Amino acid sequence: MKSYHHGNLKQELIDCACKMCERDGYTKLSIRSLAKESNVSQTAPYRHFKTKEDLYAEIAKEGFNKLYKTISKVKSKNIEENLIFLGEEYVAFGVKNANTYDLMFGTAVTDFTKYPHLFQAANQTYHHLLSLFTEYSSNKDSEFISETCIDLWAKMHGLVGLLRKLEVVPSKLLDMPDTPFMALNRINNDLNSYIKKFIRATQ
Amino acid sequence: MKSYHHGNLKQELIDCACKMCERDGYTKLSIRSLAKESNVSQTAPYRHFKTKEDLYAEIAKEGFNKLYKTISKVKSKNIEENLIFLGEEYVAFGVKNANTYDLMFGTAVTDFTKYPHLFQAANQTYHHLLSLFTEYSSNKDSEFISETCIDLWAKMHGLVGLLRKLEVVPSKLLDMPDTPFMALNRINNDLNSYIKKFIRATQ
DNA sequence: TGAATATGTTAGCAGTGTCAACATTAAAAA
DNA sequence: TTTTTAATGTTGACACTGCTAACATATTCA
Repeated sequence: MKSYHHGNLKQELIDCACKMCERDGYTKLSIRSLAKESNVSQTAPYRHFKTKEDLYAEIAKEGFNKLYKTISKVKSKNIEENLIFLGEEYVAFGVKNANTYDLMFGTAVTDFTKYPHLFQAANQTYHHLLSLFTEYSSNKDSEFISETCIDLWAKMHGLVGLLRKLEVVPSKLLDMPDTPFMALNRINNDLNSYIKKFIRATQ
Repeated sequence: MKSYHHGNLKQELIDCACKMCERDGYTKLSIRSLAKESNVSQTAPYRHFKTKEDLYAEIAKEGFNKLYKTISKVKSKNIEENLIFLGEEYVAFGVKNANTYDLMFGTAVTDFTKYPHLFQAANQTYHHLLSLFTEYSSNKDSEFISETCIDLWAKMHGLVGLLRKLEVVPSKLLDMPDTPFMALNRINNDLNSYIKKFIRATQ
């Protein structure tokens, strides 16, 4: 029943790759296994992605779009609440979609500017934070605002990195005060108030 | 002149691997190329590292030790200055040793607790921050202290992640206010006062 | 209709992680 | 000291990888 030409292979490959990446991690994602899982010949993907990095970039782009979608769901008309919501969703996304997040912020795709769509998708996320915070901030100086946004982002991004270590640690370590895990665990258990604190601190 | 048995192969492999990892990135580091560069047969490394992850863990461990050494160089008797110094050195380390840093905080080595030496080395770094901040903080509550340390760490860690994107971006983007790069660049150009600000904010 | 192009397939190269079988030597036991 | 054993090295091989070249088929558009 299936014809020689597929019709919509590129997007199907991307979707499949996203799924596989999140399931197994991007290191285990091979072009060949992707082709197999998409019921297509080993080299068919090469008609759509010149190199593996191009495929990675595509997955990262989808990741940013998904992140943007997640983050920009408005919850209430209270701006502060929305900012907190953004923070929570961001961190949750990074922890839940760890493998995709790796691709978005790791070194697998070195140069974003080589992939305009990826760059645009990533920037979109920043813009959303920027515009929300601009509304929120009482200090309207643009340098202050942009720097504080980097600040907030760095904090969320950093927290994602650390929380992921927490996920993997045996639970008995959570009670040892001489490791970072106890404090991390406390933060994790009340992420909302932690984020609220550091958003309020900007005012 | 060289004998069948090498004598100190394990450490030499580790040293060589660290060099190669930092030079080419850990994804390009293969056990075979490592063996070649160390003038030894393809499978000799397997006598010392059961899997590639074991090798990665070893490199990460060396990375944490190096980070600890860098960070614990005391500069002055002023504790605040030392904390700022720590922050600057941390960020500089992460940016300069980007490939090794990836291995230390990425997903290549998932479970730290599988590698006690690595775990210990990583913890040592946290401890140094913890003890320095304990001295510094006027609030001596241990929960506050440990959480604030995570806070500081997350911020530095996050900043490293973002600054690395900056490194790779074409310079014309640094002037575009609708990207995060302009603000990042400003922060990067005066890292000292940026870090000073967020350390003082803990008091 | 026909030529150019896009998109698919098969075959194959060089490189990879890992294992099994074998070689040599250092360390431990006799 | 001799002998056994364990550690550490080598060769060869398997299945897998990214990627290219050569070829097949379908689609687009002059």
